[in-house]
Amino acid sequence: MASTSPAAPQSLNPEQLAAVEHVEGPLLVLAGAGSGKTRVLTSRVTRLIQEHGVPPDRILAVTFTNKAAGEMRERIRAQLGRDPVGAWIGTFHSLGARLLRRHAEIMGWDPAFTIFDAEESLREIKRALEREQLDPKRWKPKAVRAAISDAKNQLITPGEFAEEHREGFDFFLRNVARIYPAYQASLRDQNAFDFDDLLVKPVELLTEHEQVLARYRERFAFVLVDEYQDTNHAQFRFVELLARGHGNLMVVGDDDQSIYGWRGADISNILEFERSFPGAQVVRLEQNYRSSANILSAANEVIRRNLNRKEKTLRTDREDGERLSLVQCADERDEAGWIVEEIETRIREGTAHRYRDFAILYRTNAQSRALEDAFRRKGVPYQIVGGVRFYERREIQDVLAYLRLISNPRDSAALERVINVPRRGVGRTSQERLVAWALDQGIPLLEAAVRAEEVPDLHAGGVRGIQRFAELIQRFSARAASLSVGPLLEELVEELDFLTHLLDEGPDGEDRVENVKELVAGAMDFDAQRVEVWEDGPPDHFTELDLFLQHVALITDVDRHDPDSDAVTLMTLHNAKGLEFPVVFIAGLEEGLFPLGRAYDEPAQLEEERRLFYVGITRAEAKLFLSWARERRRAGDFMFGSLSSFVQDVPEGLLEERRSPRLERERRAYRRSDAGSDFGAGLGERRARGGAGASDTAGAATRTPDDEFNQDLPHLVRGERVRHDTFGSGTVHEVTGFGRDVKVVVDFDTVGRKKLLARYARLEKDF
DNA sequence: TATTTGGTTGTTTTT
DNA sequence: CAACCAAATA
Repeated sequence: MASTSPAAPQSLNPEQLAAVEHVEGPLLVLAGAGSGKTRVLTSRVTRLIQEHGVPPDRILAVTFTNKAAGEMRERIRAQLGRDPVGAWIGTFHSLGARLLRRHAEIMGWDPAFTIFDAEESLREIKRALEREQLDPKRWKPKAVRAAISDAKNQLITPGEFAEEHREGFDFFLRNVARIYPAYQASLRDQNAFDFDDLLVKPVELLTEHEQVLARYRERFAFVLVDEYQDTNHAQFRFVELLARGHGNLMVVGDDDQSIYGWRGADISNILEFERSFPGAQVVRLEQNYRSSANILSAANEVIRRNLNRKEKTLRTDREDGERLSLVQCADERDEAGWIVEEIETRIREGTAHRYRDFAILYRTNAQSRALEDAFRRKGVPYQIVGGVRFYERREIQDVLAYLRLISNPRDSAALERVINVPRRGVGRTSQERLVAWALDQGIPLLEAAVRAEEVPDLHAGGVRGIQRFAELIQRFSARAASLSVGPLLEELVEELDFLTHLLDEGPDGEDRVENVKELVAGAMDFDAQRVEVWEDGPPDHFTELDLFLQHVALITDVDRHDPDSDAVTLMTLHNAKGLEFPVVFIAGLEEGLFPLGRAYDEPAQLEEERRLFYVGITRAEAKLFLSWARERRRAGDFMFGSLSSFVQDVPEGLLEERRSPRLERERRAYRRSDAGSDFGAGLGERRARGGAGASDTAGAATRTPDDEFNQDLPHLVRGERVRHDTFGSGTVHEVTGFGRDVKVVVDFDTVGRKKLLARYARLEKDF
């Protein structure tokens, strides 16, 4: 994407050149936003092949998204004049899946394994909770999944985890210690991996099978990793295992853009690269080719507030450009309406020419709703990336479950999902009896389904339904060997009369039909060569269906984002990483929303939020809008908001402040009728009130408009004496958070330090 | 067995 | 104000 920068120079700058010309040994490229890192990465690969005679199949390149992988391959092909045949370029997950496919057998899996997505994992965890007789109300399946995921990313096996926590004092972890092994066992029974396994199992493979490791170490003589700041421990190990021998490892990243700490990414991977790989050459790319000087200064000023980072400052030769705009809105509808209008105006006036030049970024997916409404009302074309993901839609998942079962008969999760879709008269009780019998007989569910007559206590209708289903699956399994996915899927949808059933369902039916049609079209379009690199001719033990499924399981919404369609892009800040747009809006800049209230729990979390803001700012080429709403509906009720502290880090000179047309109107009316002076605190007023403008991490020492709505809560200040119903008297040690999320750390005289949520704790001032 | 109802629950961010 | 889930009904 960075390639599309109009200002990207024809020739490389000295730093870029140094990175490109590097041949052997470890190399760390600290690449600031918009510094042309993609170009450096691809140029180096091209150069290795062209100048140093490295065969393409000795190169392994890891990217953050499938789309980035595709683009990288494309650009190398363009530079080289031919495809880098045999080079492995992909995400950690897709490369892991490819590796596992080739070596599944020695690990005890069948190569036609299924990849469970997050939703499927959750179901599996719920089942495991049930089996272990744990109450899913008390032990949240999502929390359990997160704990297991964390463990996996730390490469902690079920056995090790159980060993460590079985007898521990933490009840939650004790329960996870029971669930994790049970969960993993059920994945194995179903010949399935979850997302994390795609990282963990390859590491296991390389660790436990020396010949395999030796083979791939030799094969991948050059390893390159992009977005290195977002790698976790398992990914680090994977890279290390492959590259440790020869040390020809190039990692590219920017610690200031590390935004996935919550999912296990370890920023110290990049901060301590030089220690992990001694003798590493370090190149810093600080010349930015993307953004106007004003935008870049804002970005620099914001990120400068972070303590835990490598010092650097991006430079540009570009003009100052427009100032950034900070826009105050009444509520989220006003905000959305104003954004759409602004876009229309800009297009009309020719400042930016096309819809696709605009992107709207926000912190949470929930914010997309109001925006979507506004776009639809005004008939402005838009595409939402993320949110309800295409592949997570029920109808898509149902169809895919059929395909999964056809490909992998042991996938009982898939079987249970669709055995009664469309209805075959197989209800909950019938299913339970079938499952119980299969378990009892020790046979796979599908086989039990074939022999449904033998299952005790099934009513005739149920038996017939189950057998019809089983017969259909078997029939298609046989066909899958010779037929390619497209026609296979088409036939399946036809046979099930799936579209008719969807239409009968109700108002959403038509959308669902469209989605299924899109999936069929995608399958028709599927080219297995894109997913799999043949090495010794086509792999004969895979059907095209197998490859399609494994491909589809790893497709993300960002991969589906189409930069060529002329529509405004709406997405979360996380999804925007690596992209760029002439005009960017960052919406919802309210304290408690961005940064999120809970981020105040930990300084590290707040820094990550700030990096996210930095990522957002640096997506913009020519113009950046920041907006906030004084009032916003969240989780059902109204929330009053105040301007995000992040915005105060943007120097005043770079900002132009205004109000939405609606607020402007209201203010004029208000002024006429009365003399309201403090009507909504903008940046100027806040700066005047709260001091110099440094965002104050410790929290609410100054009065913010927030306080007006917290009258029921005492206004707590550090050092103050308070009294609690059960803990007695104490001294306030720290106050963090805003609005409803105010947290207080109190040193109680008798029971010691406690962390409390002010809204529940009912603290009273003590005198 | 399927559908409806009512109550609860919850909001980061994603491969 | 959803979406999701369990229990109640047709």
